[in-house]
Order: sequence, then structure tokens, then C-alpha cells
Amino acid sequence: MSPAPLEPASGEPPPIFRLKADFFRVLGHPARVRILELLRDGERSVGELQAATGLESSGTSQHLTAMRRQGLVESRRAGTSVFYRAKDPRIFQLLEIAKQILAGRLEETRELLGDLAAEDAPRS
Amino acid sequence: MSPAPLEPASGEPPPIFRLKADFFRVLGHPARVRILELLRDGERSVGELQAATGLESSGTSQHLTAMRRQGLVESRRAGTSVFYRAKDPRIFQLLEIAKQILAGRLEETRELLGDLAAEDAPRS
DNA sequence: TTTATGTCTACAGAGTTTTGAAGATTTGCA
DNA sequence: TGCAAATCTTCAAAACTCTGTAGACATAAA
Repeated sequence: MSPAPLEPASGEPPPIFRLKADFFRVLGHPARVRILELLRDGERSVGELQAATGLESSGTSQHLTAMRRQGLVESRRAGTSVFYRAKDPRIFQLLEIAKQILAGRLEETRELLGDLAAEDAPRS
Repeated sequence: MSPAPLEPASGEPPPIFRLKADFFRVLGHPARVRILELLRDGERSVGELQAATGLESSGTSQHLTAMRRQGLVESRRAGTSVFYRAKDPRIFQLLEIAKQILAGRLEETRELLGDLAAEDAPRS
């Protein structure tokens, strides 16, 4: 069995786990997650997204460009505005599962805090 | 309606989209995706993971630490070895959906290439 | 004590994000 | 038509964050 090293000979097609990592990395920024959450309700103009995130217009545009490169969003122009939308609805499933995993973690933390409190006031 | 800025007053609890971003960011590295894929088949020692990824033992340990901080993995010690396992099986769902989204993208690319080839040899 | 395994620390190099200014495109209007 | 306003995008420099590497440290077993 080959050990499947992390860095194959250059020039080869990138291994799947690298593609996945690039994909997840683009989700690894609060502004981009926020934008995707906004797009769950339908398309939004850059201006609207900018207002919602509080970013510079330039920054907003760059985040959108990054997401487009990863095939996460697509856009259409209408007058001087550009509207963005999610390209694949499965991205929302992804966000949903992430939320569930995070919720599980928070629940765990909550129980732990409860246990700590119980130690101060022992004997139920 | 408040615009929900990206950066709230410091000291407040972090907004959900920041937690999600932190979560995804930890998935944004090939070695870590690779490690999770290996853990799909059950627990693995650091040494095994190191061999599979081709990293230094130190690097492997650091990636595992990062994933533990995010609650993605947990470990147990057995003799001089430490075995890691995924903490929440839903993480594999996440990887699966990512794979599907990526597969869709590749399919698209393939079609596009087909179209280009067709232009060189027109008239079907 | 020595060997086997992992983890921690520190830091240089690589990569990402922010910011501000300049450029592009479309529309409206004199 | 020609100009100005509105909306985005691109570019480049500075600030920041992450990763790989190497060595010291920790722990368990022989």
C-alpha cells in the first residue's frame, strides 16, 4: 500500500484532499460565511452585502471573487449593480451540518459548566 | 433592522458566523483533511498518521492539536502511543457533501472542455 | 538508563486580509 | 454626444496569520 504523501510530484493533478482543503479554506472567513448565509434567502447586490458585513466595497468584492473562483457563487449584472447568488444549494446543507456540530460542542461546554457549578454546592 | 456588523464590541460572545468560519478554517489544510479521511476507518496513532501524511512528527502533532481545539478529534494514550479518533461522526457527512459539490464542479469543467473540443471539429 | 512516541516552543518564510487609491462599466441627463 | 454619478473591480503595500522545521522536553516501557 502506498503511503499517499501530502505533496505528489509537481505537475500531477492535485489530490482530492487538497481540493477539499481549498474548498473549506474559502469558507474559513467570517465575512464569507456571513455572505453565504445572506445568500440563503436569495440573490443580493454587492452593495447590500457590503452594508450587511460592514466591509469596504473593495474587500467585499475580493471575498466574492474568492468564492467565485471556488465555484461557490455566481453573479449577474443589472444596471450598475451586480447580484450574487449561491451556485450550488448543497452549500447550505454544509453550513447546516456545521451548525449542528457546533451546537453539539456548545451543549457539551454547557454541561461542563454545570458540573463545575455543582462542585461548589455539593450533595444534591 | 440592525446591519449585524462583522466585528461586534470586543468582549461580547463571538457571533455564529465567526464560530463557523473558525470551524471551517481548521478544515482548510490538506493534511488535516487527509487525517480526517483516515480517521473515518477508526482510530489511528500519531505515528500512523504521520506516515500517511509524510509530515514531521512535530507537524502532525500540531495539526492534531488544532483539530482538537476545534473539537474535531479526541485521543487516548496506550503505552507510548497516542491514538486519535473523530469526535463527531457528522464531520464525515460534511466531507461527503464537500466531495459531492466538488464532483459537480469537475463535471462542469469536463463539459466545458468537451464544448471546446467540439469547436475545433464543428458540424456533428 | 535507554528507547520509543508524542508534544511544545520559537522563528523564518509563505500566504492571507485589510486598506486606500485608481480603473472600469453602466446609466441618466444636460 | 459628452459628462457626472453610481456601483463594482483591480491593484499594490502594509499588517497580520499560518505553516514547516528543528530542537528541547515529557512520558511510558524495556
